[in-house]
Amino acid sequence: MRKTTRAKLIEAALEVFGERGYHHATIQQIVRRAGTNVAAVNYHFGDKAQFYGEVVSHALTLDQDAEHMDLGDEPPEEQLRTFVFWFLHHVVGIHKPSSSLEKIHIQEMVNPSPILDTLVETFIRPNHMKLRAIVAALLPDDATEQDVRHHCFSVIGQCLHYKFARPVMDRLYADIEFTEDYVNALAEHITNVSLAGMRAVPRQRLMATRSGRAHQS
Amino acid sequence: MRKTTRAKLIEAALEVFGERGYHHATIQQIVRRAGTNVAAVNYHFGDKAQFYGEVVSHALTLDQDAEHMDLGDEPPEEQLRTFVFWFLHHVVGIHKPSSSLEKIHIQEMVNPSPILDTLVETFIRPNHMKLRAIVAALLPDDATEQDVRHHCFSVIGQCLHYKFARPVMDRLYADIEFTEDYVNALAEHITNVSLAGMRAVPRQRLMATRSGRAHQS
Amino acid sequence: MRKTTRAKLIEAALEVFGERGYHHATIQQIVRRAGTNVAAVNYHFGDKAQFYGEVVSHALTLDQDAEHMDLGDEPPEEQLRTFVFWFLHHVVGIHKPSSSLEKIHIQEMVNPSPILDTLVETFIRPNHMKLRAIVAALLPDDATEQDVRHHCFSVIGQCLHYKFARPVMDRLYADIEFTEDYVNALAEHITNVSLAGMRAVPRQRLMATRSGRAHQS
Amino acid sequence: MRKTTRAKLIEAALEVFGERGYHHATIQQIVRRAGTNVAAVNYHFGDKAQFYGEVVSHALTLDQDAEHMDLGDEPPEEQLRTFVFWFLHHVVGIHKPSSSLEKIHIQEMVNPSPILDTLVETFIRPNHMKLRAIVAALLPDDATEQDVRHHCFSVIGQCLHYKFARPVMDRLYADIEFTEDYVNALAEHITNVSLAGMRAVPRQRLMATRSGRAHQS
DNA sequence: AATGAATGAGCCTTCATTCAT
DNA sequence: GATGAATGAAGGCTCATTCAT
Repeated sequence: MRKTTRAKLIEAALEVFGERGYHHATIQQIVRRAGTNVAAVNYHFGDKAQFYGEVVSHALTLDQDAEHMDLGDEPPEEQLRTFVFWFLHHVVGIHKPSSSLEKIHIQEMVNPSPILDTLVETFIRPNHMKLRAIVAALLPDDATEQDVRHHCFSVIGQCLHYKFARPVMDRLYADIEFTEDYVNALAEHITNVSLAGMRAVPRQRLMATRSGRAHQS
Repeated sequence: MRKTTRAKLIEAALEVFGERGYHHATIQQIVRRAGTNVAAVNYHFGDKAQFYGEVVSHALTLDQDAEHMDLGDEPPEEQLRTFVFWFLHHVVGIHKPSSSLEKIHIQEMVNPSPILDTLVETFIRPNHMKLRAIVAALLPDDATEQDVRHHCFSVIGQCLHYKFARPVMDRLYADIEFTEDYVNALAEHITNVSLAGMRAVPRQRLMATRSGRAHQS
Repeated sequence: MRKTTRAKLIEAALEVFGERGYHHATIQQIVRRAGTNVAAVNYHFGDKAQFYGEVVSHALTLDQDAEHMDLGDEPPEEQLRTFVFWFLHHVVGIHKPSSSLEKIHIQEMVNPSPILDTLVETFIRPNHMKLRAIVAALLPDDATEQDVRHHCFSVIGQCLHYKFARPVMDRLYADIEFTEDYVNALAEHITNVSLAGMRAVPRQRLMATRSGRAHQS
Repeated sequence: MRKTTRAKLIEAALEVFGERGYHHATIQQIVRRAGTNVAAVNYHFGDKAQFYGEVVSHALTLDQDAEHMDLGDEPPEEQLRTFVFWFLHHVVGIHKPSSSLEKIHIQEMVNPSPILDTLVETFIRPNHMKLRAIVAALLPDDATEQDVRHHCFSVIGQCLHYKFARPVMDRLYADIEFTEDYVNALAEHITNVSLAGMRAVPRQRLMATRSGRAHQS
């Protein structure tokens, strides 16, 4: 079965946009990889921006078809562990080749384009809400909205760091190798730090209140 | 005293490279801000890459002259708090205008260029070692090299997230405002989570050993 | 009864070529209006030039079927008035929507294409000959060929000016509005000037001869 | 003395824009004629639109330096004759090579671009006002604003026709040759028709009033 | 008879670099 | 030491045309 030019274009674009980001990727690079010419992009998608939009849409549907993290009925501690393992592997991309959507997600965080809105609503927010539910279950009942957000961001921030800071890490420590075992250990570490942080919240609340530093919405 | 063309160029380049990153910044933008012409860059610095190198070198010497975070003789908990406040404010850039070097640091993490090596050795590693010292003091004596690294990365990762994920955060939560008070609260939160995480290490070690998930170097 | 693709193409092309002229009109615009695709044009007509030729031919046959100006048995003065009213309204396009052929005629005057030859012989010359007959009847018997031509051109030139110079007129005088009444007044004016000009010919001839400026063929 | 690239570009652009109009002219054509490359246009003028603006400005200053029509103290009839001779020669371009400004003027009438506003105010309106003064002196004192405008437009329309309709004229009458003598004869003809038309105004006013056709502002 | 798909050529623009003074 | 001028390469886009079904 022959792949249509359109399909080849989207496939190549997923890679190139994922590697270089919207602004740095050139149509030339994409069509070269797809084995066609620049006019094909205009024919099938109009212009670069619409092309990118279609590519992201395609990635989103691809993602919906893919297996998703199943949190089951486990206690929230285990759900958090599962989430961190899943997210870190997606981000670092060892377990399975980092999905194109994930790459584009990262690229958009760094150099946002107009489609970031769509991406946030369709892809990022749903995942974020899953994490929020877990975090909320782990925090005391009287935890503030700010607490929930900040602990979510702490979890996500620790994970994403192993994506964003890779070039720096490799230079700081020459012996790092992101084998599957190592990523698992990282996930374990992040889970533990996060759990410990959340368990410490009540004390933090009292301290914060006394010192007047708390920020309540 | 008149600034030399060379000095004006470096000054302007610090800003532009910091704002746009090496690849997105154009020589035109820099020379326009410096009030000279494109040929001046090639005359003084050869080409864009060498120019960038000189600019980063200059930023590094600037940074060495500047006041540095003073950790004093406080207990390590307070040193960590001080470090996080300092780093987060530099990263988010509210308290004091983020230094050009800091901006370039961020840009390089996102889109590394050949100068990243220099940047890591001259600027990033020294700061990283300060954090390591604090973290090592907070962890049990038998903490592994991995433990130290990972807790360092957890601290840094939580901070940097408020830089990298800003576009996404603004879309997830429309009401976020990075006032000075808010950044202080964030720093407090990150400090608390990190401290709790480090205090939980011994227990984590035992658990990890039992479950066979720990990764020992 | 379903219109054939070919018919739909010609219909759409009449409009687009009339509005934009041969060079500015794009095949895309035409096929979009016709509801087909670009390949249909090349299938049915070969290329853009031949397509345009067929479109003009079609417009010419359309025009032959349409009602024509009826000059009747009126005295030549009235025939001229009728002609000017008819021509000016076609050109300015208020009284009745300017025919596509008329629009193409104007476009060809401005940016001639190879089909202008056909257009002149099939459409323009016949109308021109009608005007010639009127002018010849109004001029003295001994009027020269040049006289006839020039008075014809004076009539036509005055009319067409309200087509060609519209963008300039609108800027020179912001209050011009081409209502039907106004176009009627213009036609009246042009008729009167032209009649006065023709009545003055004998005197002009003598004067010209005396001053040696006349140009006799 | 060597011509600067900038000067060569403007010179070449005057020709090409004059021949093809703003939209049809390509930068390639201009730089080829100027012996440079496309980037030179961007360097000296920014983009095509600004380039065109500069070219028109240059043409306008060229025109101001050139000798101008001198109407002197002659009676208005002779002034009109002088004006028509001058305008027709500029338009038809025999007497002296049609000025580039004149060509651009014509092109702008046909395909207006944003600079038409400037062109009207700087070049066209001043000339138009000269004609208006002559026409006003020739018409009765009680002539309406409309009368003045329309007789001006009749004069201009007759002249411009020999520019716009040239392709058609050449096909209608193969023997036309625009020698200097012939253009002189044309100017004489247009002058006579226009004068006759203006002298006929009072009668026209009465007729129009009676028939209710007059259009008063 | 008709059309979705593909493509080469050309256009305008941007940019880093080089040249000549 | 400094700069106005020039340029080749590349990017995104449009368009008429051609191919394959």
